[in-house]
Amino acid sequence: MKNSRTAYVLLGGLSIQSNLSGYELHQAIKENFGSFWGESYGQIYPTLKRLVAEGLIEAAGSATAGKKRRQTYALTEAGRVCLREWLALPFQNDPPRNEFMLKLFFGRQAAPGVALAHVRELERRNRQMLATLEGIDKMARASGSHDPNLPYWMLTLGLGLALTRAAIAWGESALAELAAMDVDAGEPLKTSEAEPSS
Amino acid sequence: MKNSRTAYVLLGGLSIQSNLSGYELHQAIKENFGSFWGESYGQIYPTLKRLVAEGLIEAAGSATAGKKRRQTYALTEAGRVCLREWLALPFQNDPPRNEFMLKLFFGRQAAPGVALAHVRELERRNRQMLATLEGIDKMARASGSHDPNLPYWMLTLGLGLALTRAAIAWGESALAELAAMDVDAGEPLKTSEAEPSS
DNA sequence: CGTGGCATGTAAACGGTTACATGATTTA
DNA sequence: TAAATCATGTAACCGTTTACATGCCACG
Repeated sequence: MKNSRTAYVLLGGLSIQSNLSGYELHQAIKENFGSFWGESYGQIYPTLKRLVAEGLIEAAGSATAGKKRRQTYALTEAGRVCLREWLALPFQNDPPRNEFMLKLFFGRQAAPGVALAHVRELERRNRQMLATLEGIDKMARASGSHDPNLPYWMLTLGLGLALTRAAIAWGESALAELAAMDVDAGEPLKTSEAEPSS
Repeated sequence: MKNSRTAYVLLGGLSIQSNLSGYELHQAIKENFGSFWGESYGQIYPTLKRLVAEGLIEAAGSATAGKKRRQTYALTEAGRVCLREWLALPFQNDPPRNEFMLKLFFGRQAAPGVALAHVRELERRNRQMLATLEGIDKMARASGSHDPNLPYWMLTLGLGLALTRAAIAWGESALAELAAMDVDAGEPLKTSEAEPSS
């Protein structure tokens, strides 16, 4: 409980837009931070209650108007201060966990073709990620908004794009290398004579 | 316990080099996978015992010879099969957790200069990471080894290098942008007239 | 009226880290 | 022999996910 970055994500979310419910916060986090953060309901709802108890947020209109009943929240001044303090603290490098790299590293121990299949799958996921990020990017630029937050969002988005593009570029060369390796190792007898072209 | 990627990391480690102790496995993981995986003693020792109980590894020479007493382990045939099965399974995308990006996204809510400081710190960490990876790369190439695992290791290393370099490149442009923003916003009254040059 | 999705919540399980305990071995 | 470090281990805690429970509202 002393750590709980969840609390700060929620404070941050409410700092950008007030009167959001737990459900909406979950949605917003998935949409906006999907590529670098995630929170589950089991984490969000209890944390919201805790934040209310601590006076960092307060219950705002339970918008039952036309819609369903959903409790929304707004940042208090104390909450804003708390968020600012946290933001100024050095960021922590979360323990690295990349199962793909692990499986690639042990690729030699796997059946032939397994590593190659993993790289292909990574490419697929990364291209999808790229499309998502480019979509957000396009929308943000088109909106012509002058939200003072926008420069920071674009910066964050830019890092996501840069990393995804780098991963995709790596994947392309890795695909070629692995294909060559599999030909060398997996098919002992086969000179280059596949397509009867020309 | 049904998940526990720890077990597979240990199996993988022992698949590359036999007769390693828990302590040595910890070292090897930190050295070789440091940039994409981590394990703590509190996870390693119990898992090793469990793997022995399951017959996936077996206690090998407790090398008390000259050195300290340390229990070393070796992969069993069952363990090798288990590792191969896991390697063939689709890799899972671990839940994204990038506190840096979170703080950058909320940068506008922070005191002036905070976001910039974070980017600078990220650059520092990334350059250090790059140096480490380039060191490994250089060493691997210089060794002239023909270990059949090497191609996979180089591929993995290559991805680490690509991502780190991309992050550094992004950081350089972000630094410039943030500096410009801070000048615009943080110092309301100041036309361009800083250095009395020429 | 019933079904399916919206919205909120909770309990338990889980993976993992941290902190601590302990002895043995090298080094000063 | 004292200090430092190697090596193993464990108990407690922590953040998080998963699975489940529950009502409400819209739609067919």
